[in-house]
Amino acid sequence: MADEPRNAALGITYLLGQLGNLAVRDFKNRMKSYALHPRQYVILSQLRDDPGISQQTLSDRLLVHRSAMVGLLDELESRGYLSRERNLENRREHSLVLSKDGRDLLDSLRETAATFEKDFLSSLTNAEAKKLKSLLQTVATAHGIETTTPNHELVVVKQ
Amino acid sequence: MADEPRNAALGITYLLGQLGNLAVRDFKNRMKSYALHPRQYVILSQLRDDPGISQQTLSDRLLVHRSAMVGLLDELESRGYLSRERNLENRREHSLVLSKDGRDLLDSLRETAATFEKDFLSSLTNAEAKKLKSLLQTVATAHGIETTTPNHELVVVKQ
DNA sequence: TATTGTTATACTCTATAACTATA
DNA sequence: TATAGTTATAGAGTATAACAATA
Repeated sequence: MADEPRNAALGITYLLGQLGNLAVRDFKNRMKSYALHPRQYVILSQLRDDPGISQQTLSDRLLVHRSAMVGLLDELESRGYLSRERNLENRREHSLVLSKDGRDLLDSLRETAATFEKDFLSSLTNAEAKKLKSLLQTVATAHGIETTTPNHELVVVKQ
Repeated sequence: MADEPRNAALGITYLLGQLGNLAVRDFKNRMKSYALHPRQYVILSQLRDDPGISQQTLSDRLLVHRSAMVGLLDELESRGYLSRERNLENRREHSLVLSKDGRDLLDSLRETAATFEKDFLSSLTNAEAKKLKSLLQTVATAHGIETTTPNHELVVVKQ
């Protein structure tokens, strides 16, 4: 056979690295009409699930340094998708909340993301895609990467 | 339940992106006694399987731009792990070949990589890890990422 | 003293353009 | 005219340090 592989193993590290880069780059491209970074989509998702969250907590959860978070939030705020409000219980913190426009944007982005994921994994059956996602989540959780938004202990948003 | 997830889906893109970054960063750290970049390990692997390969072909295969490849190879060459020889059949090309030291280094790195992968996936059973790798390879292949070294059509190395 | 948000800075990675030598 | 290797440069992305406000 002319194309029988000699080396079957460049390793999981290589696979994850290349696929991770590719997925993020392609998704960014798919989002280009929104002029947003994939990370900003993830930020909007977290704010929907955790209204009132602080920048530091958001940074910890998404593994983005708080200094890098500032610019990402600046842009989302200037475009009216979220607002920063002083947390009156701890005036060092900003409470981040989605605006109506932000929620609408997120709804639209979710469709884009769902379509992208379907396309990106089109070489797998639905069952395989589900299995892959489940395995990745197990590994991610073991490494402290949060893939779900936990119910947390009391964030008084407005009242 | 206090920590029941509200949002089960940050998406495959997020998972792959975060895990890819983490895996490469951690592996780089594991390799720190070698003072090499993970990409240089992959380069050595490719050269073992494809002696005489050109820089351009290597760049295409590993998705590293040829201008970025130069520095990676410079370092490996200056440390005696490989040599660049003019390809006499096409004098624009360099034929890359591992030295004895390079092969020894690669053997050692492969052990490091195997141990790292085992640790990185320690939250999975052996069967699950195998399944994960297989699924990732399917997706990678569908996206044109080469994870195996094909037998190719005639590279006369020396004769 | 320690923490949050911010700015400035540096360091790494990646992408582009231009040059040379070869074809 | 096009390609392989090289250099230089610019652009992201990430990490670190320092500062003001607050705890």
